[in-house]
Amino acid sequence: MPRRKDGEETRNKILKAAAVMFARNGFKNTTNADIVNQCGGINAALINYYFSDKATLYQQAWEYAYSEAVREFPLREKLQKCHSPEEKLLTVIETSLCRNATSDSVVNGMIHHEISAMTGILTDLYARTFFDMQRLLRSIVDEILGNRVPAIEKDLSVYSILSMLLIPIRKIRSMDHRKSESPDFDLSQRIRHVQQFALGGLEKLKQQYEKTDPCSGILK
Amino acid sequence: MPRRKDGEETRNKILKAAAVMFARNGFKNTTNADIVNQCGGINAALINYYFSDKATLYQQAWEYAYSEAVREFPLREKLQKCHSPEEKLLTVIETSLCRNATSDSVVNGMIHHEISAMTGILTDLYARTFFDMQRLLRSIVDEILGNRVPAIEKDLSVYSILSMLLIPIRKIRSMDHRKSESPDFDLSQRIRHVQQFALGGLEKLKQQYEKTDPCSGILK
DNA sequence: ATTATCTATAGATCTATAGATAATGC
DNA sequence: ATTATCTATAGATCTATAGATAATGC
Repeated sequence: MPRRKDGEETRNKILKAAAVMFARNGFKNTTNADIVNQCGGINAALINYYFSDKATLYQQAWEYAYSEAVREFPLREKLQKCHSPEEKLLTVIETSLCRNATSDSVVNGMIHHEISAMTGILTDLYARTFFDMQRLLRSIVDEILGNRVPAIEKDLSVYSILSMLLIPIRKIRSMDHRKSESPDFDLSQRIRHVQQFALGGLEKLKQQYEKTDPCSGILK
Repeated sequence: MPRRKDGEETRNKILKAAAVMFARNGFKNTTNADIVNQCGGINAALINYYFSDKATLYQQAWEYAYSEAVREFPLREKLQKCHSPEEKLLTVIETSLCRNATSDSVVNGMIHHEISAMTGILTDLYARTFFDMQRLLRSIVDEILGNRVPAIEKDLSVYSILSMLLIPIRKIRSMDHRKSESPDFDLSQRIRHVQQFALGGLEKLKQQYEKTDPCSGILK
């Protein structure tokens, strides 16, 4: 129990700055110096004072960013109010995009880096969150498509939907020199778009398998 | 003009191995030692002998991987044979996925890393290829959706389609401990899936705007 | 004689720590 | 007296290079 309280403030500053920088540049591309600069002139040794090492800071920055996103945009309660699987899908898409787009896309940024180059640091925590979302989507897609559509098609649908939730549009746009031409997207606009696009895709798939002989259960 | 020819072979080995490693771990996370190990025991000093520095190797590895992919799966000729914008979309999706999935996903791996953390090394080359593809998709989507759908909806559609082309499914699956349960996707199966999913999404969007008053041109 | 490969190492960069100093709250 | 911050630096890691040695083809 520390008797001084100003340490806690510094610790949180570091945590927030670390999340931003790790999301932007990944684990190895972010130096301790980058993080303290992002804080605005904090001594670099304080990182190891508060977090003992960089890997621990990475882990805690992830936990912090993710729990903030979940707290701000809870999913469970919303899902329980849904009556149809389609409604559930819309809810998952909305919540995911909200979590990813706010808090400076920290959550999404870190996920994206983990996908391109796993650090090995997050594995447990990360699997619990990312693959839970994947499994949830899988069960919703299963309900929507029914049992006439083969499992592989459902798996592929999950990846298609996931990809739309994961793509870091801001980063891509910032790479384009002509970015300023078109204005930034409104989040609610994008949410509605992805919802409709996903529903449309699933409907199309379902139609394909409904057209075929209704008696032949296995198509594979 | 070198009088010995065995150097060329070593140079190519390095280029291929570098592309694989850069695609797997990104620019900064890949060490020269990683690359020569991937070659199978080549002296690390040879990287600088043939490529002068790591950034040059990165650039040339990208050019090599990308040009191989384009050579194997040309797009231009195929597009000219298409009669409808829908056909064009199917062709772009097929070609993109073929390019990304073969040659060990090297092209896609490098793109994915560049998106999460731009190196600044590829900018020119990269912009020429990536944003060309984006603009091509934009023009096709424009044709498919017609002029009743607002531009922003079209931009969003391009990102949705792009995201499905970019998502590195193999990497994601390799992170999941339970991956072995379901078999790996057949590429042609995935191509057909993404094609239908994209078409379905676009159709749904188009329907939405056709339902509205046909006289009110501007919906925004 | 020319090109390719290897050895050894300088120099840059970064993390983590030891030890000193400053600030806080009893 | 305890906690927070700063200084200085050891040690690890990595890129790039100088210079030596080996292999090739005239």
